[in-house]
Amino acid sequence: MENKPAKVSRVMLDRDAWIRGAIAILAEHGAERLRVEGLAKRLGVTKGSFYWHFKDRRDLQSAVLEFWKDGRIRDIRKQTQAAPGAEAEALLHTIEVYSSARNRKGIAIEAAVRDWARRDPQAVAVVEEVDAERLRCAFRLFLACGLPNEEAQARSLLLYAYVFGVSLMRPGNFAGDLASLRAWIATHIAR
Amino acid sequence: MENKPAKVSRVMLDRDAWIRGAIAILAEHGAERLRVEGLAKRLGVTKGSFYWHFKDRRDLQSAVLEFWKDGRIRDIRKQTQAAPGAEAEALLHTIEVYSSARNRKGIAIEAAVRDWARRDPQAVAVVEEVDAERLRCAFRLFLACGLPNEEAQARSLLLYAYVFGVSLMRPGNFAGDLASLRAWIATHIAR
DNA sequence: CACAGTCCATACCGTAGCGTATGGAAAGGT
DNA sequence: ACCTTTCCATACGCTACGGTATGGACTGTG
Repeated sequence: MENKPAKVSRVMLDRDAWIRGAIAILAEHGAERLRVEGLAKRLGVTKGSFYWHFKDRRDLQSAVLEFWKDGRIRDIRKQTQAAPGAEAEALLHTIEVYSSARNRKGIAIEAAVRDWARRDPQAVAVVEEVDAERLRCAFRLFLACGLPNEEAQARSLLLYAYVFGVSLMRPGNFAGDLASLRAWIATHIAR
Repeated sequence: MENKPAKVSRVMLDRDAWIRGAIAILAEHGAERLRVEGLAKRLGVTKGSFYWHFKDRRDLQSAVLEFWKDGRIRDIRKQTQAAPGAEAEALLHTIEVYSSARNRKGIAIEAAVRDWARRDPQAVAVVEEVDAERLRCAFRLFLACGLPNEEAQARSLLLYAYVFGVSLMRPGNFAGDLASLRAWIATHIAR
């Protein structure tokens, strides 16, 4: 009687579903091609639905940027939390997680947002907040390892810039054993 | 009599002028907004001129990519040439030149091309060629400094990824003295 | 002067995309 | 039963853009 048989009859999209679809387009095609009609077609509806949930295209873009920012800040805090005495391992773990290519979609989104920031002031602000938080997290770990203030700052900047750079470039067939190279670099940055 | 009063009357655009204008748009707005009508308006003509010099939009894009590739390869070879015995200085010089923010337009173009490569196979090929050449140049310098093969590879990858990463991120107000941080990092990478 | 080649303007077609206006179907409350 | 709210479809106008067709102005050459 009281069985509510999965009212999937209607699509019932909400704001979050639109944002998730927008993130997917962002990863695959970049911010420039995040368009309401294409997104609607991807979700199986028309833009009549879109303009119910969002004021305009800009409204969606802002929501996407905030969504991404919150996720990145949560993620870096989770990845860099370490038990007292295990900060060095946490550093290596962080380098491994963020420079590994297993995170392909996340890297694509990252690149898209960063490119987006070259033309959009709000994206600039979001990217700067994320960068600052990541630098702070790495900095805290280095400090906990006993490094002096300035070296901790330098190493966290090196760490972040390296991880960020290697994720965006294409190592191609530069070296035979890329994994051992990365391991060498990771220990060289962390210690 | 024979005075030819500066025949600036007609514009006389050639392929190179179009390419230079296209590079400027690339730096300011990205590859997605490299459009023939906008470029024509920027150059003070209409697209009737464009389709005289180029077959189509793709023709311009290819020309821009080749132009950028040649310039980047010439530049990295010039910046990394070193007299025997001065290879260590050359490494620091390279890091300084490429990570300094004085090269703003070049960095913007770099970012635009790299984002372009996420959607265009030809751009992928060009970026990979440039990356490979830059890695080779750094690798040669490290070898000349007497490092063993594997460490030379690791350090060149670290150098390139760092320089590339720091040029794309926004250090913002992370540290008080960013210059000294960069100096610390440079010596740490090079030696 | 006639002619051909060079470089560009104008006009046009087709498509993609943003935003709006309006109607309509489903669901729940009264 | 009726009405309101929620969510979406359809149709429309507008602009931007790619590409083509065509003509026209200017230049050098015979």
